[in-house]
Amino acid sequence: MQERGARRVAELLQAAEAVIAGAGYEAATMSAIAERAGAAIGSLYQFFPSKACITQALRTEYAKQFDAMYAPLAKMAGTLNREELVSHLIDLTVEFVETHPALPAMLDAPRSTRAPSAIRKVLQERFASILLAQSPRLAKPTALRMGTVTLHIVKALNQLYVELPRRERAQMVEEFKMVLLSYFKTRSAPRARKKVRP
Amino acid sequence: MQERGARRVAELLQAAEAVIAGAGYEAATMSAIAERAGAAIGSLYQFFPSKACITQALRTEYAKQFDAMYAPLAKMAGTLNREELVSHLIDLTVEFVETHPALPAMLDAPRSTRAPSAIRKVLQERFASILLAQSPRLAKPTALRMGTVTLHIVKALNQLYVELPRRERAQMVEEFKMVLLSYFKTRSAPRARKKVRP
DNA sequence: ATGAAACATGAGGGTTTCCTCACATTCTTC
DNA sequence: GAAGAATGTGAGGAAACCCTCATGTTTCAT
Repeated sequence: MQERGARRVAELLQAAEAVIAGAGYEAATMSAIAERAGAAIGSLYQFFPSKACITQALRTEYAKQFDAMYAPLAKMAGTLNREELVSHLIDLTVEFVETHPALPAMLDAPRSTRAPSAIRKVLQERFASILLAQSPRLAKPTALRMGTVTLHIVKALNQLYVELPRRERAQMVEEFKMVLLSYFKTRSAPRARKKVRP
Repeated sequence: MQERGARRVAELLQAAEAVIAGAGYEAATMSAIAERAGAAIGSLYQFFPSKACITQALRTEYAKQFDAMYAPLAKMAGTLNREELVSHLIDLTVEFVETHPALPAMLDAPRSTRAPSAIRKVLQERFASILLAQSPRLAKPTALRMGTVTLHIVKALNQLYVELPRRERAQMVEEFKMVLLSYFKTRSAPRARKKVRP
């Protein structure tokens, strides 16, 4: 691939992001994306042979950036107390939502274009490593499960955040910090395994 | 409307559920729904003038059943301790997912067909009233916010649940019980309002 | 029984969408 | 500078989908 091609791909992806953000996933058509990128429809199909393909590419890109955003946190985690860690973690996701306008619309793309499990695994492990850095005594499978849970709670906040009136957002963000904080506390406290009655 | 019409509506809705569950939202076509219901396409359009309309109807129906499922819990909440309450709450949602096969696919219908805010408000208030029954000392706005958070955490579990291999499900359910339990505990504990540093 | 209203039918119109393909242009390599 | 690869173009094919409508059947009140 030439450099010109790489640039085109970037342009097309950016156009896809803009169109999807503006029109929603279903209404985002291939020709609209091509037009927005200032390219012919044929060029679009040269690099992305189908709509599912471009969706997946955008999703993968988002996931990469999401992961990259959290990478520094894994190194800092040891020096932060739990409150600070949770606070940073949540603040970062909020920042991510606000800088990635297509994200809410991407959430209703069909299942077939969802990020491959490999990517989700990366994110899950990223969160797990952050948690492990904070609480080294955690068992690794536990940390992984906690990573999954954290990921999904963060996703829930994202979804809620964008559809909330602006003035209620800050409060809801605090609320979710509380959720994660209390969860992490009970999870990493050495405790008598009191089973919940079935 | 005649009784025959009411029956048809029910049949059509049931067919829509089956088709959407089987093929996903995007691939669910109006003709497929009509065929599955053993009705002509014209009959479908008699009662549901558009695809968005049938989606919304199904969504509303789901929300009603969801709410109805939790109604008893609001009355029992006073007699349950927190562990039991959370356990019931989560178990109920899992049961709901398993008995409503179209639910995961409905989650990726376009925003325009999402349940009107009136319905979401009902669900939110239902959860709030359950929480209030459990912890009467809660301020009402707080309970409402907690209701919203709970609703979205439960939704996150639903989403995760269906895409998890069967043998990991039970464990994840327990994990989410822990999340809610610890959240409710810190939220209803009278506490010194220690703000998280910004 | 009869008229009206509710319900049922399915062929087809109109539109849109995804995607192909034959051909033109730019870049790279030798 | 020539050959070949990469990239660019846009008219149009093929298919699918949403929805209409003219017409037929059932139900019901009077």
